[in-house]
Amino acid sequence: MQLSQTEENYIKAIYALSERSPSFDTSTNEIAVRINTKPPSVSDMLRKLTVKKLVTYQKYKRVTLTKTGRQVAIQIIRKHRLWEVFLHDKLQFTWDEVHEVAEQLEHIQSEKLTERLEKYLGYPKYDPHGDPIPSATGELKEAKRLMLSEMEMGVTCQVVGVKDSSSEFLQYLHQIDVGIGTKIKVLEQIAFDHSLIVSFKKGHQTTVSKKFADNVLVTS
Amino acid sequence: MQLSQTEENYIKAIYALSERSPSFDTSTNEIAVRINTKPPSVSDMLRKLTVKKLVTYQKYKRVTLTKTGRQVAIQIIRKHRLWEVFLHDKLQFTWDEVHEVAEQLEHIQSEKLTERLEKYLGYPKYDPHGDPIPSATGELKEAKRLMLSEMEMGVTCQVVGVKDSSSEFLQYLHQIDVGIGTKIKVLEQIAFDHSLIVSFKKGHQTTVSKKFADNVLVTS
DNA sequence: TACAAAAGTTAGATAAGCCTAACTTGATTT
DNA sequence: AAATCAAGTTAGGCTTATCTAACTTTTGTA
Repeated sequence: MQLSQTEENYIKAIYALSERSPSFDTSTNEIAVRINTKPPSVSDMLRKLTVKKLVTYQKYKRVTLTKTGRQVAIQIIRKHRLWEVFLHDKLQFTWDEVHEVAEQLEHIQSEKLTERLEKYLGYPKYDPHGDPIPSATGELKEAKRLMLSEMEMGVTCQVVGVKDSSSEFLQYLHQIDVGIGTKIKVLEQIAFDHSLIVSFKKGHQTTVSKKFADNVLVTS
Repeated sequence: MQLSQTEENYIKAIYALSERSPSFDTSTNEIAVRINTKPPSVSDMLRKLTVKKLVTYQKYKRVTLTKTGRQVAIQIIRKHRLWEVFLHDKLQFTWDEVHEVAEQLEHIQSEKLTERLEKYLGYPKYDPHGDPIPSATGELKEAKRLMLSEMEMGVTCQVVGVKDSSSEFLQYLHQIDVGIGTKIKVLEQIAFDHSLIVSFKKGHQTTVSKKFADNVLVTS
């Protein structure tokens, strides 16, 4: 099915919003806010996507993606994340620069391109933000990502992403040399303010605030 | 100036057509044929591009690109050709596959991406078809490309492209191991049928037909 | 439970690109 | 130089995607 960029963007938004809802659905207004349009535009598009069997939707009710819709979304995310890896690994774009350009690249239509790119990048499993890259067949292994603040004491974990992606935070991370793949062990939690004493695999240790630890995502 | 993909495609078409006209201009109908639209659509767009100062145009007359228009065109061509190199060199796309995907990639908007890509590719001078890649500042060194059949005897030259890009021809080239960069010396011309005896830098020599030699482009 | 506020939809406009049909201009040919 | 034909333009319509303003449904709470 040949979709316009606009349609793809709606699908992507619906996917993102419904994935983080316990009932796997979302609403007109949420979509409008996310893609910066007004609710009537969303209403129109939902009718269109319903006809195309990409969403399940009845007016005044909430929306869900159909199986097809979900597949479409995952393919777009796959392309997005592969391009992010390319930009980061090969062209030395920083964490916070990759997203914007990948937003454009994700709409390029060529299966061959996607597959060749994936191969060229060495079949990466995660993008530069630590989000998992779906396979060509749409399998998406959901990494059980925790906040650093949720880690058990004494267990070594690995940074796979951030929650806050403001440039202040990213810059701070860069400054203290924490990036994707950095190995961290939580040594102690200070009861007073919940800050953590952590050690990096390189040997040295630091104290980080609760706020910091809440915004660093890790897998054990 | 932020242009739509459609506008960019018109500019590119006008550039290509006017470059191959002795008076550096082109016509409504020529444009319509090239980009597969009808003349009225072209008329509309020409009015629009005139307002944006990208073309010089009076109705019922022929069109020329302004200086700005030409710069825009060259930047698109630059991106197109860099992506072609990427697809060919890094992702192993064949000569004839690169164009279609590059048509999409050329519209990605990010100066940084273009510059980084160029660097990553090692500042290539030619695309996989042997066409020269404009510099970031828009300089386009027009390679003086000749047909192999026009080469002087005894001079070694380098394959930079083909005129005929049919898959039969490309396949034949592949078969006899001739590609971009292959070094060739013309040893002798047979008066009877104008076929050429040539030697490849690897040592071995062959006879190629006039038709073959007319379709291989070289620079000395 | 009723009713106001929030959420969502319809109606009617606008802009970009495209089209066909009808008209105008300019070039060619006698 | 006039007539004809090709080239080009205008008029009016269609589609996609957007908007504002006005209306309807749902919800949440007094």
